[in-house]
Amino acid sequence: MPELPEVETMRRGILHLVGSRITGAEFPCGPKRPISTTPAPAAIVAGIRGGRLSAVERFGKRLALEITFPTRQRWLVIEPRMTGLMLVVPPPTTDHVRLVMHMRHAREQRQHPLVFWDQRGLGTLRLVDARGLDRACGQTTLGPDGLVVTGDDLSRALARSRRAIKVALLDQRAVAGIGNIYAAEILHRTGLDPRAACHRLSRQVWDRLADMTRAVLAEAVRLEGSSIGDELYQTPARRLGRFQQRHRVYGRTDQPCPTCRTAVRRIVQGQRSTFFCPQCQSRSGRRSS
DNA sequence: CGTTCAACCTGGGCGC
DNA sequence: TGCGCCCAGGTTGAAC
Repeated sequence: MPELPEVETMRRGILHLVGSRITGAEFPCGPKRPISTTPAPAAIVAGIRGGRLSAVERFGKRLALEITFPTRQRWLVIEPRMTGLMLVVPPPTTDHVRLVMHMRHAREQRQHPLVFWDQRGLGTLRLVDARGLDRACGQTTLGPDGLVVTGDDLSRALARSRRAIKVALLDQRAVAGIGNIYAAEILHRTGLDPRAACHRLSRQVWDRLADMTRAVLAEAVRLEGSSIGDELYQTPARRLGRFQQRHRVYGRTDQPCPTCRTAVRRIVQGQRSTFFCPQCQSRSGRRSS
């Protein structure tokens, strides 16, 4: 579920908790249905209790909570994967509440839970120090952020690749934050065939692609992400995203392309669905002609 | 370098 | 009603 816009929305939706003390934490699902954590849940609870939430950062599709102690600091890196959500209001179900952090705000002395809820449980939690943060979220793992990526960045990372552009855009080492929804929407707005081979794309096309990547992701952040299908994705306050109203091809197999009315096609690339308009997206992005 | 497949999980929708 | 199958926003590691 969460791609860059959804994770950025989570970040913004919990920013007001910066300054709060973490007075306690629990893993309510227990060992019966564990999510992947490093270290084990008990060590995470011990490692964050008593600390102060001092920053909330986003690295691609990952959220990192900086937790400060008098003599050191740690980072709790949260990867929501398919169905993970950060919530500051009661969750959709009491099932699937993976982590509860009890926050006490500096001013209002009110206890306030911060919840990581994850239906499928594919999400991961890691508690690391500064070096661990670099390993988990540094440049070796993640390329430039999708909100600021340039044509230079994309061209440098991908112009020699023989992969299809759709598959390459999902490579987090090339550009961080694009997932299946936004790859489809970016390519439609660029007019590019998702099957076009990277090494055949012109420099102009890389520039257009980077421009469209920044524009689409920024607009999706503004609209608080995409809540599709069962509307599982919600903001920390449990509002629905609104970018799905702007989707042109994602999840719209056989429906008319909003630009040209041609039926949207679904194909499979790299074991994942690709949605595109065969009419609007016929450009192979050739260097010449 | 690439691709392909399986795995990690829950749950909704569909055809029979 | 139930069963089996396919699908879903992501990532990783193994095999070739």
